[in-house]
Amino acid sequence: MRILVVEDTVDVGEAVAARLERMGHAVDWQKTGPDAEAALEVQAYDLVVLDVMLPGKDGIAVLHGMRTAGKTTPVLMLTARSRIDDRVNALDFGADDYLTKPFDFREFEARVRALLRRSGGTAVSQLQLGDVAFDQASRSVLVAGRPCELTRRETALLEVFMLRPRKLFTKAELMEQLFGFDQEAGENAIELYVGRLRKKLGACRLEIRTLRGMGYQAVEHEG
Amino acid sequence: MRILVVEDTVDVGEAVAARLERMGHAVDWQKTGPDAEAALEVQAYDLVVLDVMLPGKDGIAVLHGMRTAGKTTPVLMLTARSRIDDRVNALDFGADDYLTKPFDFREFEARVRALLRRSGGTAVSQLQLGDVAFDQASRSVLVAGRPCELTRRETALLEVFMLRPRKLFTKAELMEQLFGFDQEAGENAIELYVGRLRKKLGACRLEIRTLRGMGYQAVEHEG
DNA sequence: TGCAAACTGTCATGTAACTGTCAGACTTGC
DNA sequence: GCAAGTCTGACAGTTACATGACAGTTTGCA
Repeated sequence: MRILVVEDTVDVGEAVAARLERMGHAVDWQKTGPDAEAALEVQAYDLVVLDVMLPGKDGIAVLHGMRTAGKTTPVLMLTARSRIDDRVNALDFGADDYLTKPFDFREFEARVRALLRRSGGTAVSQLQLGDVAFDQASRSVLVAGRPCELTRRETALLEVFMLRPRKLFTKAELMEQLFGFDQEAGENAIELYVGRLRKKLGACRLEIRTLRGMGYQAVEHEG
Repeated sequence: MRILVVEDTVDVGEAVAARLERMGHAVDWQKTGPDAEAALEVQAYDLVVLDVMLPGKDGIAVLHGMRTAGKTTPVLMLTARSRIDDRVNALDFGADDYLTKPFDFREFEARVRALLRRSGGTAVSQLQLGDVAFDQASRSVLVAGRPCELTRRETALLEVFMLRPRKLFTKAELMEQLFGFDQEAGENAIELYVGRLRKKLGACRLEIRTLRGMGYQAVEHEG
């Protein structure tokens, strides 16, 4: 899942981002209202964690803008104090949940999970392409019925391919899925992981094809 | 197992929570109807122990809200007197069991066990994976037929793994199962308990596997 | 009530696995 | 045959995990 964190306090932002990344999500962190809006323009998110107090444009305004623009992305608001005004405004303008700082991170995680679950619904957790089966719940992979051990990044990459068979992914797109904006990585990293994934999958009916100059796609390979 | 206790009387709430914790469960304790509903929004529970008399919103209303929201979590109601009204309402609104205060704690424990067993889908309270047998009622463990002494936390951890063989649990998920909101613990605690559990189980056909960067899973180990 | 034993969770350390960069080999299209 | 793009082996930095020791707490027992 891809999550936007909008928080100007470095300590809090860092902690929140780290938490979310540990939960396995790709996180982008913006520090001002305008920056957040810019990010929302160019990138679709599964969840926005939004502080109320922000330089430039406050969280309520950002939220209001999102909703009037028709975005339904779930929003978790963070408020410094439990001011009734803030709470009422947040909920009126379409926040899905809110937390008062300081908050317990376990509670934070639980709320994030709840929001993601509610929005994503119950997705089918078993993906199949060719003779490769991917179980999203256990994050395990079977190739022709035999288990295949993958690392975290390799698993994430395979998941991206299997969620959209035959779709052509540019390297930039793949990087976006695997890393956040801030986590820098050369495009070579993608080539490397595609290579490693191919090697681990071995000879099977799922082929990751290179389209020179354009990107990669996963196709079911006959025979 | 994660249990929500909703009880405004401090004495009773404390005693109930302590009992459940001793049974090896993660317990969250809320004192009002609205607080309980907030907790239920945010966190999935295996059981709710619900007092009828509550400030803010009474137990019947909370239960009714849960059921109309489609939650099937088992609910054990606590009533101050054996008022027929309460009893009828409780069961009509979908309580799975009820107890009249004051009650005997051994009976309380037995009912809790029964409810948890029923919800887990297992008619019997005996779990089996590889050559490890886990008896949920007595919370005792047999490895290859020989008794294995585990502490409370170790037992709870093993139970989580055995209820969902092969499922991958992140450390965050395991912490959620083992600790309540208020009990803070580093992720290292999980690593520690996995280590201790492995050592105590010794060489057996139940292996707790580490999937680096992702979490742990229990698998039946061949030969 | 007080003591001893056991349990709990943090810290620190060591180690193994993973990650991503680099450089050079290779491939493909022109 | 050249250039751009891709593949891949090696490597160093990092991260994640395992584990021993320890202090605070709880539990059990006398």
